[in-house]
Amino acid sequence: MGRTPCCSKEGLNRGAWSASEDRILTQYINAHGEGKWRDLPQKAGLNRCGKSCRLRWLNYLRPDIKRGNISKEEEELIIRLHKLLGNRWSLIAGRLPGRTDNEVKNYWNTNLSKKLQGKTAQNQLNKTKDKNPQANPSLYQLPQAKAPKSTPQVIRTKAVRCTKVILPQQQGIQMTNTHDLDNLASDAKNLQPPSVPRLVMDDDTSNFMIDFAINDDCFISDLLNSDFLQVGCDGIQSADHECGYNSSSGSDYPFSAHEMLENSPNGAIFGPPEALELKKLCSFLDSEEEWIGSQ
DNA sequence: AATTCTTCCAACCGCCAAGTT
DNA sequence: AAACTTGGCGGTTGGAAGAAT
Repeated sequence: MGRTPCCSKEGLNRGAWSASEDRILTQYINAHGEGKWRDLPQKAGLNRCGKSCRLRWLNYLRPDIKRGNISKEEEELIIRLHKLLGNRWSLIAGRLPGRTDNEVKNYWNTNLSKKLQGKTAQNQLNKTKDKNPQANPSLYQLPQAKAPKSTPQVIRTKAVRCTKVILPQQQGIQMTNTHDLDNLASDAKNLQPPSVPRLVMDDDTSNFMIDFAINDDCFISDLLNSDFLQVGCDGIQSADHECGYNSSSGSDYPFSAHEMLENSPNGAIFGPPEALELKKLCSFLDSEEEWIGSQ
């Protein structure tokens, strides 16, 4: 089953937006609000794809957007968050008020990646790449292939939901209330990371992948690495949305899949009521990132 | 001044997950 | 449960603008 295009592309305007198109889109959204992108072009009288309208609004026309002049502080934050999150541009941008994922991504690709990889290598790369990419493949691939001095610590998540917190029984811990969770978080910070990361995946490990590599300023992974905590997930949206950057909910935490991990041989399994405490844990994680960002 | 090269970034594309029918 | 729609994300591209030759 292929995805159907969001709209017929024949006869639609493409490329740069004109001032009048911007005005029409802005007026329409101011009057009717965001959303319903598919129908928007027709209703607004724009000869554009809905997707294009959405992108134009989100990346350029929204009133709260800051453009250009990324400050030193913002730059440092981007670097730190990228170290932590990898190319999760929307998450990184969520930490930078007024900045869009596209801008952060562009800024990274045009400024920071070069800066961090070393200007000499990049210049050499560019010269070689443009003149004859095949002439020296190893040089051409230098930025990607070369191992960094300290492997970046990347937490990769998918936008899906946490459902369970599991504590291995051999640890003799039952996490039943908020206090226990606080202790867990506190204890985890003091632990030496295990040599082999212990993270229980549920039936689909692809939903939650962590690239473990330890350095000293990533508390989230320290916590997740700890022997104390195993997280059973159908993902970890908690870190992305529910408890973190884009948090808009303050009430209901949409846990699901009660039946998950019921056959787990070594875990005390917590259903949705207890798992609500995960929200608090995520808040803790979030505050650690705030701390990192402020350093 | 003309041409070529390089950089930057807005916009596009394909894919994915969640929601809806 | 399957088919389909929608919104969102990250990678990539194309062209404008500036720099270099």
